[in-house]
Amino acid sequence: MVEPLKTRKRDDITQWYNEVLVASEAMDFSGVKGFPVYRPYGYFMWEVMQKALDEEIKKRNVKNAYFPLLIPESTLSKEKEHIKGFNPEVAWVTLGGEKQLEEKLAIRPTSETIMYESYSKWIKSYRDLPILINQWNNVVRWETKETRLLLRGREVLWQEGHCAFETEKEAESNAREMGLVYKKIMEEVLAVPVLFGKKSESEKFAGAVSTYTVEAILPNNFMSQAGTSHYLGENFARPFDIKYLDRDNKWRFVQQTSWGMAMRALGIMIMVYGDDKGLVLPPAVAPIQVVIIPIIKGGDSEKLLEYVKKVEKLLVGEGIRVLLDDRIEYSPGWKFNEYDLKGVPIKLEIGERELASGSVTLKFRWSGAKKTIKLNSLQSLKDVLKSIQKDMLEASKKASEDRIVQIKDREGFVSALKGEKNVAKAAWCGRIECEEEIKQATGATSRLILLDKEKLISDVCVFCGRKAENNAVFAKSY
RNA sequence: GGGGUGGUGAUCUAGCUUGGUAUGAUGCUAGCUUCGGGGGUUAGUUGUCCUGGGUUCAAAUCCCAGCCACCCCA
Repeated sequence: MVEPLKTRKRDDITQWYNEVLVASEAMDFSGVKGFPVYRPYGYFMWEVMQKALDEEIKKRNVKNAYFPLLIPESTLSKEKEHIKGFNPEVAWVTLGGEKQLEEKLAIRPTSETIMYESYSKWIKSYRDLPILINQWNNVVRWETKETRLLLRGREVLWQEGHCAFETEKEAESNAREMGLVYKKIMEEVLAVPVLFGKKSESEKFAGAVSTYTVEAILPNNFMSQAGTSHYLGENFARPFDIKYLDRDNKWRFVQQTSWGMAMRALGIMIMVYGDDKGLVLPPAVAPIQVVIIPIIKGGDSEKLLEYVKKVEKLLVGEGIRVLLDDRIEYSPGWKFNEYDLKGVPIKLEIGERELASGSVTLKFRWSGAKKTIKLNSLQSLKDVLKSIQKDMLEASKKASEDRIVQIKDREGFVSALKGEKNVAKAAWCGRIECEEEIKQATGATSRLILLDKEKLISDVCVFCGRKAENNAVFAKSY
């Protein structure tokens, strides 16, 4: 049973966000902080996303596998930077029944370590490479700060891919390619435009040489990371002793990558598109793409229902996810509101008027437009859904570009990030100390370093005035 | 790490200052009537008032301790 939203998006976006997810029956809270329930409506969207991403992964000859949930402490701590980064948020199993365990077991915060123990056993020759493995699983990171539905939970549903190669070049290009796959999923499935780039030294993954990231701009001008792909170099190969005999009979360490995308992507999409009436779903992920709402007046409803069922059959035949809501206990007005809340892209209203003229009335969730078309042009609905998807992406691409302010001077940089919560693009030195000072001064951090070989915005760092090394985008992180 | 708000039928909520039979709405079940943007009505239905302790003849209410959730700030 759905309830109207109490909070407007622009008044309090976090409150609105919780309300819209719960009210639309996508998600619900459980009794445990950071461990929400994915209701069928929400989980369906995850499945759509998962399927699309899984296909991309398999296209690249990466195979799915599954590794254990629990990781011995000794294994988890093998790579120093890695354990240092994750230790504060690891959940531990210390009891088996009533017996204290000899060695405590971590609930995986990510699976590098346990997978690489295996890789070490499996890889002996250059002929064993590359190893291309992905797993769909859940990980636990014990966030002590606030948690958010989808965006930041203690339990995270995601995939993690772990590949090992002979050469740095192969590994680097795999890391980069997977980052671009994430961009594709965000844009083509979720219709959310993202920026692609590299993480700074202090923002990169614990244990990585470098991290590629895709980041979306949220309506409140915070930026959120939608997926990351790491080039690990030999950082894990050395402590885990993953080496092979090369063609010239020499032992070499493998070059590794790991990459992951989580259900957070869905949260970003909801933040970007939802409005005061509820979710607004891009057709590609919408569990219901078209809902048919018959306007039943007393009298002869049999003919109308027959007509409506014909429409339903036609759309099902087109491969459209369609729902016929012919419940008589709810009024049409009630249903309109319900499906607005659930973000259904197209509502089909069919009453006596449409029956008489052999037509249907379409109401579009995203644009708000309404139009009546003849029954015989109904097959085109599939294309209409596609064009909605495209229009949504185009519109938010433009909106997100408009949010990025290019800045050259320190004062403007600080005030933009601090006051108006803007997203600032500027030339930067890339130093850890400089980033720390920027954070102190503005609350924002570098979200990504742009890769495009475009000209530096300035020769000097926007903040510290030293030599600029790259163009970077700064914003608060959500 | 610091702070704020809150926990009462399935859901939201009143009651708490000033202790004394648990308030209203929503939902749910069964009708009737409605139906082109959340309609009306009749009957029925639901409570460890977060937990533990204390004060008291009597605690949802006062006191102490704890748990949990949501939010904000660093």
